[in-house]
Amino acid sequence: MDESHSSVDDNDTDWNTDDEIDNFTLLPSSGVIHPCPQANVLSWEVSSSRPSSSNSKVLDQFIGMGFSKKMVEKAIEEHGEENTEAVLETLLTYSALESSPHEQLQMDSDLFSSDDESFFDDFSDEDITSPASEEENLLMSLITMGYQKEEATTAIERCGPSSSLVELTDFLSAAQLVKEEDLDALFSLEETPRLEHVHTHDPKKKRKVTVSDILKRKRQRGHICTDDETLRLPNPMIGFGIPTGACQSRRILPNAAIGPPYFYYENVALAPKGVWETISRSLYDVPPEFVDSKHFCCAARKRGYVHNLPIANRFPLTPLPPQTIHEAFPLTKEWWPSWDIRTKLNCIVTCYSSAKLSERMLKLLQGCDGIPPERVQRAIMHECRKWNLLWVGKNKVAPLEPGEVEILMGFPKDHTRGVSRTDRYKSIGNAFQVHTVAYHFSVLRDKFPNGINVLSLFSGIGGAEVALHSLGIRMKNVVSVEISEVNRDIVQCWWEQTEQTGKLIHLADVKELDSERLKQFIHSFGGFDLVVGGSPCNNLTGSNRYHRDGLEGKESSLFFHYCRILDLVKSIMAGLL
DNA sequence: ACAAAGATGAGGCGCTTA
DNA sequence: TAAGCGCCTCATCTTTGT
Repeated sequence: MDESHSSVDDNDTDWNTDDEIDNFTLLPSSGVIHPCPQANVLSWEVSSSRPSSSNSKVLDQFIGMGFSKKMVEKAIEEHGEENTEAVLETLLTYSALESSPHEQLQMDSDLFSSDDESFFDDFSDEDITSPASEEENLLMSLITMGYQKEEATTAIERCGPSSSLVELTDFLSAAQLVKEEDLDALFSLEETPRLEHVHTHDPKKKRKVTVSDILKRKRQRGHICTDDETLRLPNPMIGFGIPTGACQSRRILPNAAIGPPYFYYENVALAPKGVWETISRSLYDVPPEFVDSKHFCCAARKRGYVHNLPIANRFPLTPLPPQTIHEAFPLTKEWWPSWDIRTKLNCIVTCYSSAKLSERMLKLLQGCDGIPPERVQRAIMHECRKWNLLWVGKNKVAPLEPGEVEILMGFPKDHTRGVSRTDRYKSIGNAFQVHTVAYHFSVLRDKFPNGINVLSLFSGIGGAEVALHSLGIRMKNVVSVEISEVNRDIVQCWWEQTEQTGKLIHLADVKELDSERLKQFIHSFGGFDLVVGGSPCNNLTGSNRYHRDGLEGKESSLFFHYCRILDLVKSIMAGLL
């Protein structure tokens, strides 16, 4: 009989003083329960697209969407935290006003025209107001943002009536920052001192605000983290927005990220420290969009996406997939105990529990009269969360079937049929969550009515292709690079089953995709419209106990091939190679 | 030889509490 | 504010079974 404890058991004797065994874990061979400090049934996060009552959560939610803390605070103060719609509206107004047309901001919703070959066209001036009295409008804007009339008037006087709202708010921010020190000095000095980002201007000599200025400003405000800062994951993890909640419609892209092709990179959000900073830096300094798929379906999947896609007018795949476990698996409702308060599943992974575990849990529960004691509940819940178990009978839990995981991930049922159960779990567990990715891709549909050419790196079982197909976006040509023959076969099979009219080309290894090969494709197709890929996460994910080596790891270092290939595609398409 | 089962924590974040 | 604790994570390696 193996009685070995997990390593966490040994050093935690002090956490409980009243009851020597309060938390338990189920051990395989014995069926005996042992203390386990990790079990806690009370902390399951109930997902909600509505903000919680915590002010900091509302604040974080909007900050996570890229708005400045100051703006959000103002907006919340103005409308109250419960009125998120109004708060968002105000924030969007601020954002639009911040990007007055004479400033050289690149807003991604305006970057590309609907025509394939007009990527570099100037963006339009939609949504930008042109008031009759500019000064009056500025004053109103500042007052709306919560500044005192006197402050606003002074700021306009100091910066000049033709100053942008950005300049004025910067001035006022600086004023607030130094208020305790020497407010009067700030407002009275000819040259504005102390703070580098406070600009005073000759009204006639208007300073152009560049992207780097904005990035710098955003860094100062904590929106973009540089090397010496830790990139913070948003909470809630909704990226630029989700179908059931507030959405941001504009963002600033670095110049280097602009221009064909569109690119879309994905990996695990909870990577070791510094990884996302490196990824972002390697992909033209585009800040990652972190999204948890639990906002799209009933399973969590925390992922980061670095892309240069527009974010305005996204739309979800319909019908929306089930949002709760009960909706997705109605038959489990009958057997679901009241003390299992899960409404969402944890992340879809690559390994699943055995029938033996379910058997042990069944025995344990059968040994209880009525509702099991709390310590048993904790032990059971620990396993349920760890293995994503469902209640499929009285006291009986079971892991998800491969077909069920396919559905949860947004794939057609039996998408991976034909290979071993183990391989199916592994392939699906490594895939995109289709609804999440499709939401991001949706902006492409109207831009490419005739279809797109796709370079799909690390294709896996074709999550990107399935997402595009589900959106009704025709794929004219797809070059799919995937090392696993099993996965290549799955994609090929799906391509034929869905009667695609385009052409699918398989390659095995990203390392062998060189500039000559890319030139051939590009000249043959007329260029790629989308370069998509999620490089291996093996060395990044916390699940890996053995080789969590970061981006330098054996498999995860293939990320740099994504960068290399994307750079090549950009250069070739720009005529530089 | 192949497939399934079993054993193997660190790391990092959010929340609570002192 | 800091410390403690709960919780989660696109996994890998070895053993066992067929």
